[in-house]
Amino acid sequence: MAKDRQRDPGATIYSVAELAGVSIASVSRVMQGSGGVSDKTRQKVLAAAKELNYVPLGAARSLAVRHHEAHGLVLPELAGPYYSELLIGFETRAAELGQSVVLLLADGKRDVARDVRRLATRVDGLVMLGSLCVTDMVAQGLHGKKPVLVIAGHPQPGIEAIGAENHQGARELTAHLLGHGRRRLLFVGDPASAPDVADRYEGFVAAHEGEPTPDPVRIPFREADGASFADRVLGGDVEADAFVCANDELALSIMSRLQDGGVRVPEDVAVVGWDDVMAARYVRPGLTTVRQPVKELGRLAADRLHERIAGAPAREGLEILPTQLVLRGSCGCAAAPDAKPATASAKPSGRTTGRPVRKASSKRTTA
Amino acid sequence: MAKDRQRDPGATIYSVAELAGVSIASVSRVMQGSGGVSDKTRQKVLAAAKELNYVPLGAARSLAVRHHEAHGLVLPELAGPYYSELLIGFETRAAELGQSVVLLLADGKRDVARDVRRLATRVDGLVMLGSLCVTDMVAQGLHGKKPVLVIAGHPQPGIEAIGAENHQGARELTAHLLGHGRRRLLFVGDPASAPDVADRYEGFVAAHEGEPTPDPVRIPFREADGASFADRVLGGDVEADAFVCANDELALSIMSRLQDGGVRVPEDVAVVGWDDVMAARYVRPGLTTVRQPVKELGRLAADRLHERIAGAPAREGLEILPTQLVLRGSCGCAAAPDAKPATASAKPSGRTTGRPVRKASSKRTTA
DNA sequence: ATCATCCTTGAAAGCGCTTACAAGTGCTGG
DNA sequence: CCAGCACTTGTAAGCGCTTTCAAGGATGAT
Repeated sequence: MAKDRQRDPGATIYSVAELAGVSIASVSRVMQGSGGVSDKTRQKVLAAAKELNYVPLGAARSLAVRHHEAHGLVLPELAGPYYSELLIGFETRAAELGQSVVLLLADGKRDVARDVRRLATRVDGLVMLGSLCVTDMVAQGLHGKKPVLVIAGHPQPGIEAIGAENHQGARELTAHLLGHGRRRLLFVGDPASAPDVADRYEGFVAAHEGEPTPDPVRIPFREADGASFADRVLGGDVEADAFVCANDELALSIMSRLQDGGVRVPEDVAVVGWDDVMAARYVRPGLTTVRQPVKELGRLAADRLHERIAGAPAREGLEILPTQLVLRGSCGCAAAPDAKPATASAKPSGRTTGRPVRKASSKRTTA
Repeated sequence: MAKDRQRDPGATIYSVAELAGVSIASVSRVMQGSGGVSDKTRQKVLAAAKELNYVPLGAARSLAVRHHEAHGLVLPELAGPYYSELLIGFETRAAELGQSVVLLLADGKRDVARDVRRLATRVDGLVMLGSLCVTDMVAQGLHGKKPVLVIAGHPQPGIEAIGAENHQGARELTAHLLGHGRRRLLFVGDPASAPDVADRYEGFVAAHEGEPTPDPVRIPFREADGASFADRVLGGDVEADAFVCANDELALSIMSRLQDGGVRVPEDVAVVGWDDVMAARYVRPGLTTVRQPVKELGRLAADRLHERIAGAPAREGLEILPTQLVLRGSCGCAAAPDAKPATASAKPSGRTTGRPVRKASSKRTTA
C-alpha cells in the first residue's frame, strides 16, 4: 500500500462530469448546492466526486464569481496576546461569514508595501493596524478599489477606522495614581510609535490638568527595552514614583527588573500597564492595567469589512469600543487575589471627542 | 474632494493595455517582471497601471499558472504563545518563499472538516496540528491531491510529520525533580488531548524507571481548569509534592492559586511546566519549564510544505527538533534572576526512538 | 388528446490572466 | 545590399468554474 501516488493534479469538474455521465453544469450545481438538480443526478455526481477525490479549484470559482471570498489582515507582528486576540476575533467572524482569512505579518518584511499589494490581489478587502506606517500609502494605492479598514488608527476619507478607547482610560488610570498620592509620574513608551499610544499619552497629560509633565520615555515595546530602562532607574538616572507604561510587556519587564534590584512595588514605585495580558494577574503584586475588548475589535473589523465588500458605503469617522480599568496591587491598591478575570460589564458613559464617536467609556473593576 | 468613488471594480489587464497602447501580453510581462520588454513599453505600462490604480486579480493568475501561491495552516486555537509563535515562524518563511498564508482556527467551528475542505480549495498544500482530530479524515480526503504536513502529530504514509522532542525532555525534567528529592510527582494534563502531551507523559513515566506512577490528572489546558485543580489541592484532596504540568498556562495558574492559598512553592510543592511562555520568567519563583523551538517548527513546516508542493516526495517518518530544559526556582533549584532568555545552544545528544528520527536532544540551561 | 407549466439538463459564453507562437523590427557581418 | 540573428510585440488558446439561456421531458389542467 501507500502506493505513493504523489500529486494527482487531475480531477476537474470535467472529469467528475464525465464519470458521473452528466454535464459540468450539473456538477457545478451539485457542488454549490444551488438546487435545481434531481436526486438521481446529485447522487451520481457526489459518488463521482468522492471517487475522484475531487477538490475544486478555488481560483477558477473566484474568477467566475468575481469574488475572492477572503478577507486580508495585516498585523505588525504577533508577539503578546493583543494581536493574537485580534486575529482570533477576526478569523472567527470572517469564518462565520464564509470568508477565508489571509494573514500578513509586516514586521521583518523587506518591502511591506509590495507584500500588501500582493495581498490585495487575492482578497476582497483588507484590515490594517493603524500603527503600520504603510497604511497611508496602501490606502491611497487601493483607494476606490478594495475596501480598507483601519484598527486603532486614524480614519481617512473613505477609510473607516475602529478602535478601543484610549484617552479617557489613560486619564482615569493616571488620575488614579495621582489619587494614591503619586506625584512624579513618568509615561514609558513612544507616542510616535502608534496612534493609540499617542492617545494614551494625551490622556496621561490631560489627567495632570495643566501641571507640567515630563517627556515620555521613548523606548520600544520589547521586554529587553523595559529591562534596560529599569537598569537606568536602578542606577539612579530616573526620578519618578510611578511608571505609566504603554503596554503590559513593558510594565512587566520593568517591574520584574526593579524588584530584582531591590525596589519595592508599589511601595517605592508604582507600575501600571495596558492590555491586561495573562501574566498581569500572575505576577506579585498583580499589575494594574486597562483591559481592551480586543477580540470584539477583531470581530467588528471583519463585520465592517464584509459590509463594505457587500457594497455598503464607508461609515464616517471612528467607532470606539469601551475599555476597562483593572486595579490590582501594582498601583498601590490593596493587593487582592485575582486568579479569575474580572467580569464587570461595561456601561457606556457617553463621553465624546472631537471626532465622531459612537460610544466610549471605561469602567472600573477592582480585582 | 473625497469624491467617494466607491468600488471601482474595473481596471483589468485590458484597460491597462488599452490606456498604455500596448497588448495585454506586454502588460502581463511588465507586471510579472518576466523581461523581454523594452524600456519604453515598460514605462507606458507602469504609468497606465498607476493611473488606473490597477490591482491584478489574483484568481485569474492562479487559474492561468495553476498555482495558488498560498499555504494553508490549520491551528486549533491561538491562545497562549505556542500557536502564535508557530504561526509567526510559518508566515515568515512562507512569505520568504513568496507564498501567502491562509489561516484556519479550528476551535469553535461547527464543521471543521468542511472548513478544511474549503481551505484546500484555495491553497497548494496545508499544515495541520497533530492534536486536531480531523487530521486523519483530511489526510484521507486529500491524499494524493495536495501535500499535507502534520506538526506535533503522528506521521502517516504520504504525510510527513515534524515536531519537537517531548519524551526525553519530560524524562529529564521528571528525573530532575526526583533528584530534588521529590517522591510523589503528579502529571497534570490529559495525554489523550494531543500526541505531544502523550509523549511527555510517557517520558514522565519512563523517568520513574518502573516505580509505579499515579494516573495523570486529566484536565484541559485552560487557566480556569488549573485554578480549580489547585482548589482541590488546597482542599487536601490531592497528595503530591510536585506537579508536572502539560504546559505553562496550567502550571502558572496552579502555582498562583496555591500560593494564594498559603502553599509555598517550591518548599511545600514543586511546579513545573512546558513551553517557556513569557510569564514563566516573571513569576516568583520563576517557573521551571522546557523550551521548544516553536518558531523554528513553524519555519520548517513552511519549508517542507513548499518542497512538497514543488514536487518533492514526502519524507518518511518524523523529524524532531531538540528542546531545552529551563531551570528556574519553581522546581526547587536556587532561584536566580532570569530577566533575559537563556541562550545556551543545543547540541544534539543523538538519542533515537522506534520511529525514524533525525535529531533529538535536550540541553540544560540554568537561569 | 392538447396545451401550458414546471422541473431538469446541457451548451456555451465568459471571468482576467499567462504563455506559447508567430510576426515584425532593426542590426550585424558577409 | 541581403541573409541571419536578437529583440520586441501581438495574437490567441487555454486555465476550471459559474451561469444564462434554451431545449427537452414530465406533469397537470382542460
